[in-house]
Amino acid sequence: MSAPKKISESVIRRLSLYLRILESLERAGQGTVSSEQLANHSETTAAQVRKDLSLFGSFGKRGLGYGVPELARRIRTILGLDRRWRVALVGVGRIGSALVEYSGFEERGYDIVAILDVDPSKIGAEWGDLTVNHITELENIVRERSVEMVILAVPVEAVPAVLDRVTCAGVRGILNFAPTTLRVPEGVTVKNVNMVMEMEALSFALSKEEGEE
Amino acid sequence: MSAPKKISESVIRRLSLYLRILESLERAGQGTVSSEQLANHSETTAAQVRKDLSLFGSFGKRGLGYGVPELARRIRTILGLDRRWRVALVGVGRIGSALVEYSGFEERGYDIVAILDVDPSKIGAEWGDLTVNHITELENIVRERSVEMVILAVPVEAVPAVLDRVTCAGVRGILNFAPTTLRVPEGVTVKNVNMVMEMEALSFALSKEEGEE
DNA sequence: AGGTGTGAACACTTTCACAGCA
DNA sequence: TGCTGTGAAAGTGTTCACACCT
Repeated sequence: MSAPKKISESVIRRLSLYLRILESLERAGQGTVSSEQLANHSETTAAQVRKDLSLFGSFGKRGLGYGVPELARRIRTILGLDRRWRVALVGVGRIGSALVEYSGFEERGYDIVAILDVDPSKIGAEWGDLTVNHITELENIVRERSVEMVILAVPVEAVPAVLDRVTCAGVRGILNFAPTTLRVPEGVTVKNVNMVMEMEALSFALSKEEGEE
Repeated sequence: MSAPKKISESVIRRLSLYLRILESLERAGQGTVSSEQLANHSETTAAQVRKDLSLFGSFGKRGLGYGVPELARRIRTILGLDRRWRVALVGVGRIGSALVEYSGFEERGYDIVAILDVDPSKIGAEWGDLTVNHITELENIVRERSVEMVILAVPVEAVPAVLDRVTCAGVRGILNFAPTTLRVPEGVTVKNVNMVMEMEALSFALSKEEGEE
């Protein structure tokens, strides 16, 4: 019933955005919202908003707009946020350790249920109520704690070995912070977070402007 | 001579990627590379690689491929990496403090030359050889230290006020970690890093698969 | 009137296929 | 022969415009 066609990357990104806007409208007590308003808050066009939503059904009332709580609920279901997810963090270096303490994931339904690392000196450390385990434990832990996704925050050199263990353990979603392209088997989804790449896009934009004026 | 047309987002992302691959080939001592090889390492097609590069000139030798060091140098110039950039970090919460210690930015030519925060309790703290200043100092600091970009790592509530100061101070590039759409004046470029959004894309992909099988 | 849902037009990106150079 | 550079074709994503519902 829900997703008949192939849904593109950008649609999903925009849905995430709409959801955040809806939640803030919900807090503000607004009951209904138009595609126009959603577009204003998300740097898109009203038509785009309607197209995006119509890919998953027709949730709006003509002449009225969309019901804020209802639309929020619908989008949550679409994005798989109507349940909680069990996540393992692999790598507690600079980035990894910041992520353990970061509350954003938990708020959105992603529970970190295990922490692993390759570095022996880090094993056994306590982070909140979790203890750092060695990466060799991954397969057991994934099974025992029903881990569905992994946040990969290890240095580039460590990626191949770790990635192999992760995929073998049956994990089907990876959020990758290492600045490399992960080669994964069919059926495993990878999303990359690459801060330096975004910085490069910035410096590209700024250098270009200078050249133009 | 260099960028006649409008260059799209995705081209820039791929250039960053190619550059990383080239650097690793450079370390491995490989002198020349074909579009085919670059494509293999970056999950694209050879034609795409050639199109991307041809937007900026023709750096290749027919029948031979591209000279690794030369192409790397060219891409660095395109991305504005042939110089160093002066960056201020605004917000030393969870994410901000991880970023101060993160070496990835410096390696690529982004020097953090100032750290600011709104929270009075954080002012005066030492991070390496930098002292945390209050956000009200931003305008002075930007002028004195020639800050060109800002990494924005403050909580969503603090964004509007901080953003206002940042743009008034004349900063023209912002790397935003807050999960909001920044509304900035003409001439200011924003790039977003949104980890939770990527997680949502993951859970969307995983939920969808489950529904299908 | 006001605002959705959507086919059709348009714009942009990617892929194909091949001419042309080393 | 081998691989680049690039027009033309195919494919995607976005915008327009309007029928239709409340």
